Amino acid sequence: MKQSKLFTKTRKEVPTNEEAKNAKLLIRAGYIHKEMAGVYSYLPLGLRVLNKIVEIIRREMNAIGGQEVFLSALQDPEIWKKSGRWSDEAFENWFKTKIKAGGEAGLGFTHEEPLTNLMKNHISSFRDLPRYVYQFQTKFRNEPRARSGIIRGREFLMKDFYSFSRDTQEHEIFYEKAKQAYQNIFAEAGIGAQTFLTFASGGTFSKNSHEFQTATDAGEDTIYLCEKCKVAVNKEIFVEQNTCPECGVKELVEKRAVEVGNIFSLGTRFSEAFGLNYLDEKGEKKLVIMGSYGIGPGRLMGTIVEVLADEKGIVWPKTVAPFQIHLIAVFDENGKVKIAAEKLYSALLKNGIEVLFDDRDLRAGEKFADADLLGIPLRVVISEKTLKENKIETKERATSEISLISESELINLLNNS
RNA sequence: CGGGACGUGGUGUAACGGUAGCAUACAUGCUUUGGGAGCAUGCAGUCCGGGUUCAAAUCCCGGCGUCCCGACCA
Repeated sequence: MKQSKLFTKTRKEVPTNEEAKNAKLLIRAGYIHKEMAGVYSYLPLGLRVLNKIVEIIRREMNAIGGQEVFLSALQDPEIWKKSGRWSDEAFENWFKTKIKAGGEAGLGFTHEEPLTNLMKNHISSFRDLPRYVYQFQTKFRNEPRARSGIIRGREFLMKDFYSFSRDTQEHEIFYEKAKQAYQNIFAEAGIGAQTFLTFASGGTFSKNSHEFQTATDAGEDTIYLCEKCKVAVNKEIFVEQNTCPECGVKELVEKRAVEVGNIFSLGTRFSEAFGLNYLDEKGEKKLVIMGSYGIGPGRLMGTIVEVLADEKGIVWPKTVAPFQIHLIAVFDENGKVKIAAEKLYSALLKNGIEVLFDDRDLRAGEKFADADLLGIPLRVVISEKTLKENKIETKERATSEISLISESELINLLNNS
């Protein structure tokens, strides 16, 4: 992509209507646009990052047997009345709206109810189990207070995955697989080192659940971390569980953290409410055992910014970066650099490398500052200086490591990483 | 939902009740060209509705919106 054609612009000034670092940087860099408090649109660069994150999650969900669906965002109140969650007492943060022809609809804040109801049409025998279903869906939550930029919105993308198992044992085996898949996702997304499996209360559904908490001062949660086991306990259950659940040590370190994922055992909470039964091998009627597993890709994106950004701007891990390289041409007077840069750009594209080409007629300093702000992992500079040596300068965004290499070395480097 | 702060060009800011100014961005021209350059010219603004006043960005009332703390929550 040529930067001269990119419709978004960067800006020097920090937006005053944002406090959260993730929102400030993502807005300054042109990744997102704020529509209202807690409501953000994703612009070309931001969407590329979001899609990368979605792809990482999708791959892992497919690997554990997930079948992707896309349920509706508008929800039928009748379904929610069955589980008792339609009333504003049961769930305060509903967005509800009137249907002109009559009646009401809710904007889904989660999908246990509609999916359980739907699965009744498809599960009736032990042969139909287990089944795993997931989606990426916009969720709506009428938060009393939006904050933390894209980490807590009123409208946000969520990957929600639901497991339907024959019995508790089958469920637990899967639950462990899901846990591992989640660890893989956060590792791939570049925040594995600071993301910890966290024991938490199950909220309204179950006694226990696990969260994945990423340590950062921007976090809204407090966790107590066992630095040896890399396992934490959420403050909400710390009173009962104040030792490491793995090794039993007492010296847990208090940290602020963002909940980037959670997994719940739902038991029969929903299968019972909807009558989701099956007949086992002996012809006995049994309730399906369910679990639910969530990750907010947008929240994950915001968390990555919070954790990895420095004073100059965003620092993306390669796996989620909008482009792998940021090619910067420092133009000379006679136009040689421009020609060489165009050639290099085509060569990179031909090799399937994702490249943002800063072909704008700007001074070097401005381009470098933008490159730092945008946070693409590898900056590649071509200029009169590098042309003289028949080389290209590379600079890693994360480490500031600079090297002079040839075009073929660059292409090899990118193809092998 | 309780408490607090605030609302001026696209963005960031200034203006005692009395000419809405500066910076940046954008446009044009010239100079400049490895870390957000310089000069000139131009485009562009007081959240909405009432009220007080000869006169309101400024004071008063109401609304809407944004941020922060708390409660709540992926």
